[in-house]
Amino acid sequence: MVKGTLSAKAPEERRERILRSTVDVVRARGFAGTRVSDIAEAAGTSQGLVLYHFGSLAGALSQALTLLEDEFYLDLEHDLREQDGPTERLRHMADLGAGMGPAVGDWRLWLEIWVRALHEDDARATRESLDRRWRSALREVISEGVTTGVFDPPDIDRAVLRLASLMDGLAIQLALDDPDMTPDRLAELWWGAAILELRLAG
Amino acid sequence: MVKGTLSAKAPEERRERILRSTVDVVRARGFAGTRVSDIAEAAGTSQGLVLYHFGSLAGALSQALTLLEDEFYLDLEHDLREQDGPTERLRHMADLGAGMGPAVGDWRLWLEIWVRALHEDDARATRESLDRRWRSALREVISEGVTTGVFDPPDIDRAVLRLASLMDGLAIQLALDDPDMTPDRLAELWWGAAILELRLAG
DNA sequence: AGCGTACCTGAACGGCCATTCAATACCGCT
DNA sequence: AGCGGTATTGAATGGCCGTTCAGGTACGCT
Repeated sequence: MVKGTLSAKAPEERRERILRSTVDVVRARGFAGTRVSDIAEAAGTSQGLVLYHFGSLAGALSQALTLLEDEFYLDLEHDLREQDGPTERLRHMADLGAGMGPAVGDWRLWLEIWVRALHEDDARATRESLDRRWRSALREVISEGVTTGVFDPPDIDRAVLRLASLMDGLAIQLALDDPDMTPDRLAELWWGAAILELRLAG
Repeated sequence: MVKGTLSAKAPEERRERILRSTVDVVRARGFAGTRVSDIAEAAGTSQGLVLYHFGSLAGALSQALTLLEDEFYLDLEHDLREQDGPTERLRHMADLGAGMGPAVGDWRLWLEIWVRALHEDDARATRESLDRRWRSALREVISEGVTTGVFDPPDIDRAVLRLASLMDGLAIQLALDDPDMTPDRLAELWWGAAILELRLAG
């Protein structure tokens, strides 16, 4: 019985391990450079099993993205809930972008997803959904601050879109190891922009 | 003689046509999806010739990037010189980002280059050089405005880095056909941020 | 005109890699 | 213990695609 329940889970755990390994490989080699054999090796199994579970390489990549999306969402919600007021939450979002957080700071992976979204529909859906969640989290925090009176943006929608986009843009430099960008600098620059956009007392 | 000079140029024109076609194919299919046969077909020649001129697929891609870089630079310089004062130049840069310009607005291609820069050294060099040029153009315009007194940014370096990054971030949404982003909206949002950053009279 | 060189082509080669498949192990159930 | 189905493997298959190559063609030069 004990053995039974354990072993019943084993295949599922294996499956999940493959998905995680897939994400790891994509991180390292990019979508274009990811081979079934890489995934199998990283997960410590055979190529056959990868295909058995996910049908094709594309299937594995796609499901790995889905897993990533779910975890990203949970992590973000959880992380933000831990912060006290809107100012602290916003400040924390700057740090998340700088890579202090869990899945969020994985900007190289983001770049890969963006490019994949240019050509593959499932990646497009994933990135849209992720972006929407991130933006709506940002919007919530800002709205909260407006209600409590600490933020005073002339236009909330514009502020959200600009701050979200700025984060992406700064993150690109970080992902590409631009000499002018470091995690600290990213957080500081973004925070500075937030102060401007939201007419926050410095 | 006449025939001589003409035909002497022919191979060179052919070569250039191949490079331009390469860029076209990358635009359409992405780096990962670009095949020698695609390039040959787009250029109206044989696969053999592509390899004859550039040695390998990687060589063709790399040289296509170089061509792109050169033209980008020339176009940008030329475009900005046509504008009158710093305010007009800055305004024009917003429009360039929105895709009104020549090579500049080609954001899908940018995304591809970014991802390629994650893995290939020549792409990394190209993108760094391009970005540097774009940023220094921006810095020049801003400095000019500071001298003439129309701009009053608290910190020029920060303003440059943030405005350049914001452009990238906004452009991503545009490239990915995000429903919340259009060329006009991009230009307007960026311009709005410039007003904030440079303390410009609205 | 004739020669040499650069240019150009299409077909053939060979490697890589996703996918298939036949065979085996494992596990829950009776 | 034996059965049935799920899980897992490693080897075989087959296609795609970059690269090579043997053979043209065109053109400048003498």
